[in-house]
Amino acid sequence: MQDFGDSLPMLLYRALHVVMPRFRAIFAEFGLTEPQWRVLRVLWQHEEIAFRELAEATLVPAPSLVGVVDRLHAGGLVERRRSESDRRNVYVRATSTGHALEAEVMPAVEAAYRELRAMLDDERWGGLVDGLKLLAATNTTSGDDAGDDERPRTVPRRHGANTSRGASS
Amino acid sequence: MQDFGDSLPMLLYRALHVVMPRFRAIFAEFGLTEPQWRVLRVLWQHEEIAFRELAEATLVPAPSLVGVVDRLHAGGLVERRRSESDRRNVYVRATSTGHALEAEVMPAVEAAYRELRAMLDDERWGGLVDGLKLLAATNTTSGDDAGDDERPRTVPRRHGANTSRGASS
DNA sequence: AGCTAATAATTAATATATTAATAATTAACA
DNA sequence: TGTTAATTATTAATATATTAATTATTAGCT
Repeated sequence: MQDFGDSLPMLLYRALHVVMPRFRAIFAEFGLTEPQWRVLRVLWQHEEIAFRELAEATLVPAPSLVGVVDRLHAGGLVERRRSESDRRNVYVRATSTGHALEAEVMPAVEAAYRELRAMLDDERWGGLVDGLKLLAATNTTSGDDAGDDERPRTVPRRHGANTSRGASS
Repeated sequence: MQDFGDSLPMLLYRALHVVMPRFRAIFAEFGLTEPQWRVLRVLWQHEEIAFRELAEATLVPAPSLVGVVDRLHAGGLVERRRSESDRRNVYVRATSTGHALEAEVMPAVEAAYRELRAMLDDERWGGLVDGLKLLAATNTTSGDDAGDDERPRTVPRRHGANTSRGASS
């Protein structure tokens, strides 16, 4: 078979590994981590959004999103609200401070994005985007939330509890 | 501009989000996490490899790799060795137990990979792979280890120290 | 109404990511 | 040769990912 480094997953990871640092540098200028940026980026377009949809739109897993929203709230950038009609649901929105950040961050991000876009000619870019969209669309079924027919799943033997690092043998 | 969800980074993240769970389920059957799998996958092809190269080949950042190797070592799957010629360098290799895992894990992984490959016709797949390789090759310069001419970098104001989660306002 | 199952957010526990700092070692060179 | 700079792995501190468990609430049914 082909080399491990040329497998599709590693190519995807490598692309992100190469592309994201320059964006993260921008986020960091404004004291934002990447997940925090993603949350704000979505809130800038949705007066208010359900916690669950926010997790889906940002691809930040719900348990992580709890902490991300916590820290954005501590920073005065977002607010929580529990639904009155169904008290299980939580809605999130940006504060005025949070919204104000858009005008500061977006210009630099859009400039970086244009640079990124310019690295590939129209045909390559189109082929790349098409392939990615197809992948995401093709098997959303079993990949997104695990349908219900999982694998046999043998008893997983744990490899490595923790602690101890002798120089070697 | 386009929708956030259709930006290249989000498309890359979404592709991984859709593709990886089925692989991780396989790794989990053998008590392996994804980074642990990546390390073993590389060690199966390199009798011995320098710590630094292992980090590059697996795309596991060095500080994380320390712990990953720790746990694999605790599980009896890999061994460390400090170079005699240059005692700064560490070499890692799989134990016999670690090597034995290859025959157990690879079949399932390769089957899953063939399924993945079958989701796109040759042309789409080729366009996708080409685009990804170009991306990775094009700006390895500034993305990989940050050349040396960074951005102005304003004073980053921290957004959210931590703790406290009042229901809302 | 009352019981049970389903849903939504959260907590818990562990592993990894990220950035900066540290310790040990080696290279460079005055 | 001795002092300083560069390299390499590691530690430290914080944030996020991942999976399972928990809590609160609502839906479904009898």
